[in-house]
Amino acid sequence: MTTQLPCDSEGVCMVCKVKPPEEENLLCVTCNTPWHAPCVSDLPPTLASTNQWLCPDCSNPDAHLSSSAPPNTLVAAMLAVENDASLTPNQKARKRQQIITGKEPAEEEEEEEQQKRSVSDVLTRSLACSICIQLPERPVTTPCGHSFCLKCFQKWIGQGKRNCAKCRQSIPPKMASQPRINSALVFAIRMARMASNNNQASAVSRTATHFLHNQDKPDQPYTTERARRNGRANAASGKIFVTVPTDHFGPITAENDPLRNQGLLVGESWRDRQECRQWGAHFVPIGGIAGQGERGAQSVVLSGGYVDDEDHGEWFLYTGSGGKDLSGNKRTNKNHSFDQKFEKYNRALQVSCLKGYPVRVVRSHKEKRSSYAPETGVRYDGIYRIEKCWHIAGLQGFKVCRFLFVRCDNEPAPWTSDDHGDRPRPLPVIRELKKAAVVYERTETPAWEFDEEDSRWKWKKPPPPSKQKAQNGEHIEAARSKFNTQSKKFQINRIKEQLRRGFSCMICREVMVSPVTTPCAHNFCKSCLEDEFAGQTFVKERSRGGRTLRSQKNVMNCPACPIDISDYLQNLQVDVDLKAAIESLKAEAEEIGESMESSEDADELQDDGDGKDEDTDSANKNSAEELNDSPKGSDVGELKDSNQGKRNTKRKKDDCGEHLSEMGDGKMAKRSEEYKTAEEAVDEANDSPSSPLNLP
DNA sequence: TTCGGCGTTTGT
DNA sequence: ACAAACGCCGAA
Repeated sequence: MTTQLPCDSEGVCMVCKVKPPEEENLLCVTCNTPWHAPCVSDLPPTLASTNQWLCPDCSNPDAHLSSSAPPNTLVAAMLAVENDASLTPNQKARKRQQIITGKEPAEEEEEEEQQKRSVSDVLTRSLACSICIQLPERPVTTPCGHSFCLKCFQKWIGQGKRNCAKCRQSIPPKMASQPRINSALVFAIRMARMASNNNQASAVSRTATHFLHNQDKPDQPYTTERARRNGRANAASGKIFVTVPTDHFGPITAENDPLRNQGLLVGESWRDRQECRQWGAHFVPIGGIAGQGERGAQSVVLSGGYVDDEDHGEWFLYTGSGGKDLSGNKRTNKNHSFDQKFEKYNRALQVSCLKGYPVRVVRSHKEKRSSYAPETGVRYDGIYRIEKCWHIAGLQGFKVCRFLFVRCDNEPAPWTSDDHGDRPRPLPVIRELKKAAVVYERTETPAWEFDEEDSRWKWKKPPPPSKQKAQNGEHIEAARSKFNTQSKKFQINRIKEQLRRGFSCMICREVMVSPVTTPCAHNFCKSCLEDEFAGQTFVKERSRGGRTLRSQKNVMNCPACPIDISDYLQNLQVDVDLKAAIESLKAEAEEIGESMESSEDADELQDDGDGKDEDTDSANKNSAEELNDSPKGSDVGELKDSNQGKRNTKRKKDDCGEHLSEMGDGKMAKRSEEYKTAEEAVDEANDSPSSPLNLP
């Protein structure tokens, strides 16, 4: 079958690349998209039937079937693979990869292949962008639960369409103007990658130089009374978990991650800047640039603080720091009031540009204008290089330092479903460069560069040595051995834990016991959903002047989106597949919990017997609980649920015991109230500190 | 939504 | 020692 594509927004046929005359265009009766007739294989049989013609996209029965399939199919399929005891780890890895890419590996037995194809078909069918019929590239998801490629979506909007290309429901203006990539869909990709990393992560380098930071600090970043009272505002930062110096350039690799032996992975996200700092992505607590004047800059954060920033994902324009009045005790300010100069942090970025150093990039949810920013928290997006920098008048009239960042990481970005990282790419054309007074470009060969032979980005020149000095060996060994005992449990539970995060009720935020899936593809506990509409009747009796009129249907909107689900509510069915998946996951977690208790007690006792790190141990326990708490709004999306708010506030005010009040966190407190059942097994087995696992 | 106010780290 | 830093919270 030949490729079937419509005309693009300029009216150019995407198959033959010419702009056909009006009379050669066929208009789809459903989506009104023009198609070039000579390039369409299913032409209408008669001239008269052309005005009822359905384009290949709209007539594709699969595409229609899929509109009711829940997006969690992907996660469920991954889970099925994980739990299939008949598969070897290798087979599992291949299946996972296949689920994600939708591709067939070449050498496979026929039977197996068929099985796989069906899995991939289901996925493609349920998740395909209905504009291009591919698994969505940089997926954005409408409130009606349908996903499209960012580009396809923007094109659609550009054509003036304001309804969903799949189900025709209207698209809210906010979504139309500022679509944001749905990283939940990319979640499974990261998961699979981490799973395969996990298998290989057994070898730990013992020779790398280690830096330990703040080992006396708690895992949770609270110290003062005020910090506790006010949540995490003004909190001291917690312990640093990676063993790189704070002036470390480039990626953070497995040997500097003794807790997990995996290094800092693209796509990891954290609730805030403090946690992000603990895992080494960006060491400064407030500032957007981490760097030292003449030495260079190691990392930056895009968090929307500078209006001139412009994000295109693989490349972006970054504005230097300064130029704003921070007098008084302000930390930030929206308005520029003087010119920026290439000094301090801006100079550091300039040095990184000229030397071609790798710069770690973190995106924050606070960047509202970018489609590439995460919905919540902050996320590590990988290595970029600064290709050019210049001085130019900014939007607010004052001169700003501008930096062109281009991605050059060996891992794909969190918004793509590519299975490879970046290749060297041509520089984007920047119009404002013409107006720039001075442009700085690298003249020497870059320190971080693509190696053609190896097909990888590498250090071509040695990275600048750290100015900090490493700690003495004894300390390191002690800390490392403790890390390693934790790391086993941590690693075994990691994947299960991530999977678990995909199965939380959007109302109570706990793992669902009797899950139901609405037609709009949102998941809830059966009881939560029932409670939500308790006391409401499906029909309204209307009466006027004592006469009973025809009854009217009551609209009942899904708690997660503005879709009327009243019909669905009348016959609420537990999603048995989902329930089975959750139960098998819980059973597995329990199993691991038991095996941990019997086999690794020795390590545990030794640590506890130490006495002096009692503090850290209790902190560990707390954070392990947090790890198993409901997802931090990351994968199920925030729900404007008043119950949630009430519950938190209420608990905060309560006397919730010394252990919990120490946490000073409503979410934590809530947990004590109603968190029970099989997840306990995970809790007990997993005593690693607050982890960065809340992947999108 | 905006705004005041602060405990901390880091570079200089 | 000092000042700046793309934070964070809760009150208005």
